[in-house]
Amino acid sequence: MESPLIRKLRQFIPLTPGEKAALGRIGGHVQPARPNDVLLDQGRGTGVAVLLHSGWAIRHRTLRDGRRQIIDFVLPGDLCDPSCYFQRQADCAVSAITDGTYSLVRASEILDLIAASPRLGAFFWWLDAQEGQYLRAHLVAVGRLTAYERIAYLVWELWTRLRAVGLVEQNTFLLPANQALIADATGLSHVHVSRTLSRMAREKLLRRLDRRYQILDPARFRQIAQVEDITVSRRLPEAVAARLKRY
Amino acid sequence: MESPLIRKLRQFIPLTPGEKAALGRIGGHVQPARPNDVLLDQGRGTGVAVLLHSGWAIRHRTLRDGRRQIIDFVLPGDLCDPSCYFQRQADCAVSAITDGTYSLVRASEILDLIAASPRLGAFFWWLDAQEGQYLRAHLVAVGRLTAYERIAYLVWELWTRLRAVGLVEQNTFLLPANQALIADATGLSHVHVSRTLSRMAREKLLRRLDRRYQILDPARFRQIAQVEDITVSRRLPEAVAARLKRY
DNA sequence: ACGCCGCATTAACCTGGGTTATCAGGGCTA
DNA sequence: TAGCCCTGATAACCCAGGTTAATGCGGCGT
Repeated sequence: MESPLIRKLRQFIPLTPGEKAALGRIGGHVQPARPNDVLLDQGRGTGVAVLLHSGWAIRHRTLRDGRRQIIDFVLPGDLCDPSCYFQRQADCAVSAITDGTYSLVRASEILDLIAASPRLGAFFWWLDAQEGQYLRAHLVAVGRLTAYERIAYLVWELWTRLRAVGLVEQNTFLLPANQALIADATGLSHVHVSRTLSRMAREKLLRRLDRRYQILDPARFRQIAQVEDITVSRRLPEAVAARLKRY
Repeated sequence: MESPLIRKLRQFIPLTPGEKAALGRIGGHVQPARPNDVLLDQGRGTGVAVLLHSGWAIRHRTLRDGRRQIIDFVLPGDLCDPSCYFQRQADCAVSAITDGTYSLVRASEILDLIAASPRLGAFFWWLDAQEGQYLRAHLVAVGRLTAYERIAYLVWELWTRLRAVGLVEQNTFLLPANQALIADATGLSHVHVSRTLSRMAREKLLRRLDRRYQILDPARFRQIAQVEDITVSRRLPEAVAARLKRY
């Protein structure tokens, strides 16, 4: 069984046999996970990352009173998150939301890898940077989009990421999360998630069957989610300058 | 004039003369900035980061209709953001909000540095990881805290970061931002920011004079902002530091 | 000395989305 | 076949925070 890391990295650069061997060595001890299993606890000073072989997980933070924010979804093959090596304590918990398999990767393993191969170091950094991009987009969505736009953004993000790993067919994908999870990811209540998803179905934007989602109109979806503005970017238009003057 | 990068990095490890020389070489061409100057444009495919020598800046993203989210504040000495090297286009703009000086650092400069010295690579990654922590905390705040808590969090974050660079005295610091900026950072309206800051003054949590903020009750502030739940230690773990020394 | 502008404050009003609660399927176990 | 639990839909009500607008003030240019 090939390591998910090798599978991921070699999409981008050819790996030397030495690098492959080194990569293959990390992420041993594959363990099974069940929904709601905590793979990595918030506040634990472990210096480990989670390599998710299969299944879905979430990275989330929970306040004492129970309010919870999902930072991001962890998809099969993701390493979450390599930069935790530089922290004393995990600042988020990672929990499985489906059945799956994972392994824990210790800081030292990756740091040795970086020392041995700077370009692998850069590569892990790059993976981390990608995550940063999604994170910033997520922040914009939660901070400045309406509920309708926000959910459109979430669906669009997942669609995009799942497509990249071959888990989308006919614009349809599985999102194994109940509406309470979607609420925690978007900063909404589960009731309003339900309202909003129903509205999207009514408006023929989205079709749902259990937890399979089909995007019926990708172009309108992008537009509603303001994807252009959120993920890539554009110049500052006149209208914006005018508006900013009002402040 | 010593480069801000050298000043920052040598707090953590002794630098070799070669490393110092290499670090000194990047971030030349120091330029002046004025409030509202765009140091780096959203969507530009430049692969450059901003090294802020003095003054304050913001990293932000603006939607077509003028809604804007501030991703974070860039303080004097910050490199914002090194991971942009891995992007084709900047996903955020960086704008000055005070007078200051900065230089643009090209991707190639940092990448060469990483190749020459893996441990410098690890350090840049670490800087980036810290930013990631603040970003995740910011997301939790915007997604799940009330306006009151959110503003408490922002003030606390800035207080903490400014203290680390010696810009806090008697729990007092300068926040050179108008309330519209604070609103864009917290996902609120500027009216509500005003209301909330007034409330904090009324409750003897915060004193304001122009844009100088004094935290009157740090303990209660931490509690309101739910800092314990939101953030964790930001120091480099011993184990990592030790390992990097060996490189 | 005047007018302008940016900014903070405050009031009045409104609404998007939260809260609470009920009901209606499945899917599971027994 | 009944009893649960998990989940989603929907309704009724509520409120935190948005919107709009007016006021006041201090700094600045002329």
